[in-house]
Amino acid sequence: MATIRDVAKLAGVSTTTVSHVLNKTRFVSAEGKAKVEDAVMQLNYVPNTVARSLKGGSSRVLGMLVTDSNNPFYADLIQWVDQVAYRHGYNLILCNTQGNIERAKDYMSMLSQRRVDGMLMMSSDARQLPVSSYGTMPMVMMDSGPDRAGYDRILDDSEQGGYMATKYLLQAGHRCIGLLAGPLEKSNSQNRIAGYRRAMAEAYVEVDESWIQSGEFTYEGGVTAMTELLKQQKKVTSIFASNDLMAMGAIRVAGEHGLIVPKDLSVIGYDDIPGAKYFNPPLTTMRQPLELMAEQAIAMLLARMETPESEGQRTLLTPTLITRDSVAVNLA
Amino acid sequence: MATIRDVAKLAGVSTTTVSHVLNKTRFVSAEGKAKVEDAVMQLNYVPNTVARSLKGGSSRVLGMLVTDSNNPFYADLIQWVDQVAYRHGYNLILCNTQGNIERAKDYMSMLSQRRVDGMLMMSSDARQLPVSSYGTMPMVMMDSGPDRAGYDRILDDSEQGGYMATKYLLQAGHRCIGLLAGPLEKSNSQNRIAGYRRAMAEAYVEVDESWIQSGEFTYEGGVTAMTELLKQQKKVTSIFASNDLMAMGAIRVAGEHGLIVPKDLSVIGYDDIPGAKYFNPPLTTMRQPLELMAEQAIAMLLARMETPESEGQRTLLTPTLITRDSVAVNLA
DNA sequence: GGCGACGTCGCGAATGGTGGCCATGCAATG
DNA sequence: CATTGCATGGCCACCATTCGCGACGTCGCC
Repeated sequence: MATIRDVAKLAGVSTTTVSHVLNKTRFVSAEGKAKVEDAVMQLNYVPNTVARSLKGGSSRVLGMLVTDSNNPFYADLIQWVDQVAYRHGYNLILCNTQGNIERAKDYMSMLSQRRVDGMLMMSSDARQLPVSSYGTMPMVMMDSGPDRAGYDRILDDSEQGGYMATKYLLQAGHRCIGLLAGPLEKSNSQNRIAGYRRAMAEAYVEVDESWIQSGEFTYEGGVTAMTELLKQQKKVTSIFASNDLMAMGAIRVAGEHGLIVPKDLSVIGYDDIPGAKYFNPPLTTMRQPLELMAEQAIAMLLARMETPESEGQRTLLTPTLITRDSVAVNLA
Repeated sequence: MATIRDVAKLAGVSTTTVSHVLNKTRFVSAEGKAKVEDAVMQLNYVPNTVARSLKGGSSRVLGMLVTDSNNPFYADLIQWVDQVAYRHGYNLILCNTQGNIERAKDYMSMLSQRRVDGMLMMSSDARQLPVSSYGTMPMVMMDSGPDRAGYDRILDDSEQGGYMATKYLLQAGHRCIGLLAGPLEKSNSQNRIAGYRRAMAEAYVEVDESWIQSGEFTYEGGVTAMTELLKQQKKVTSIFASNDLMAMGAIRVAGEHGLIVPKDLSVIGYDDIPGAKYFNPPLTTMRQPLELMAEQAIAMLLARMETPESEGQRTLLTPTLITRDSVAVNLA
């Protein structure tokens, strides 16, 4: 592959001049510029970013740690992050931890060896990482764990989301509302439960504890939690599922029990994954503002790269209600 | 950040020795090794891959061009590719073209400037790229276009898949089988149609041309094609949709016309995207062997990196039938 | 005619590592 | 004791680029 030296030789100038015309970083006579440009064309010269990074200290690459890029929620988020990063001239290295801590550590180490300019952590595994040992690497956490000093965080206002979802069900006339919660140790699960309780309390509806069942944030988790819920004596006319995948699992189980959604059972999900509107029935859900999230995450990261010592920021994003066909409205 | 020189100084050896103990690339006395390792710990030294790449000429990064990483089929594939690349010690740079040629070009140029070791093209936009102008960059195409000299390709045997799907419907007792085809200019659409025709011919069933409707490979495409199909006089008892998203769109439209799947209408999809088994009803579909695809794609790429001048390979992968609940079997 | 200003551009060091080649010192062997 | 061999490890050039410093030539002005 041609180097800047080859170009310089062919153009009859110094590498300095070539560098300057390529980067428009100081004045070069029209004649000199033309010679350089000709040589670049002839040799099919492509500047070498790795040399540039070595010299300049910045790679213009961001690392992205995610538990599973195949999860539709993350897939959607990733795509937005890529989009925003591209606008800022950054490339993204994708790292799927698959929930495996060793793998997460491995990736972290690869990324710091590559001298990525910053990292986006969209993985709850990130919690268990000795993050501090990666020095001052700029990071923003997009997960659900507790705050941690020195890093920026961006997350969904789950308490508010849980409140809004539950309130919508209440307004639709429901009183017996089941909650399919995520794993209880995750703080977004906890927050969604808290929001649910706040809405119920506000409407003076007493919560039967058997209405709250938890499961993984997956389709299968929805199946288990829903199966458990259906075993309880106190029946329920509607369900708030802590994410769309769980909602889908729950609807499946309901169907197997002869319950038609929304006729016999109303269901509201959370996230608004792309499949939600294609589902049968199209899912009413709380949409997380992914584009905004991506935007803010990158903005925070870039800001931190500028001033690494600044204090950890924390941004909360409010979800919005998307009404489709999985909730029956009985205004009576 | 500490450099190899800092480590050498602290350990009281030369940078050469440090390099060799880190890379285990020549014998170093136990004592020397210990001193180096101590120094590495103390300084929290992390080797700089960019310097290494510059010297060594290989970055151990692969570029991945994809139309939309958010498409569940691609999302799944990407996750496998990442997995396999990781096993081989490579990182992946994700590039979403969003169907925009300018963007694709931009990404290609960024990737070649970064001196990635190879590229995976999972995007039909790649077709329109002046691929030859990127010199001898090792690439493998995972798309649906026609063959092109000098590059390896890996793809699904769509003709066979179309044949198998149609044959399954025929065996289930259906005779009037609609085909929701993808965009007609794409060769995998063409091949799936060809497979459909072959199966129909083999069963001596005459194909009514109005049964074949095409649309984009998306949910919306399924909606349009299905809407068109339902307008035809010659009715259909089952449908082969050229991908799962289209199948979902079709099922939605059918539902709006009061048709219950699979009671009134049987539907078979293609791809087996992760959402297919969660769908309502769970989708019978042709599964593409994504893990194998990822495996082979990386293998081909690595092989081509070894011997860039070798002839373009072409690998065809056969899908398998996954039976779930969207096809009614009336063996009569 | 001398001097400063200005326009243009080259030299060489530096970025962090790797690897070929060679140096040093000690033990064994004749 | 001289020579050889082996174990260990240092020197320095090189990878592709950027950038501070300074050089060179021309022009104008006093």
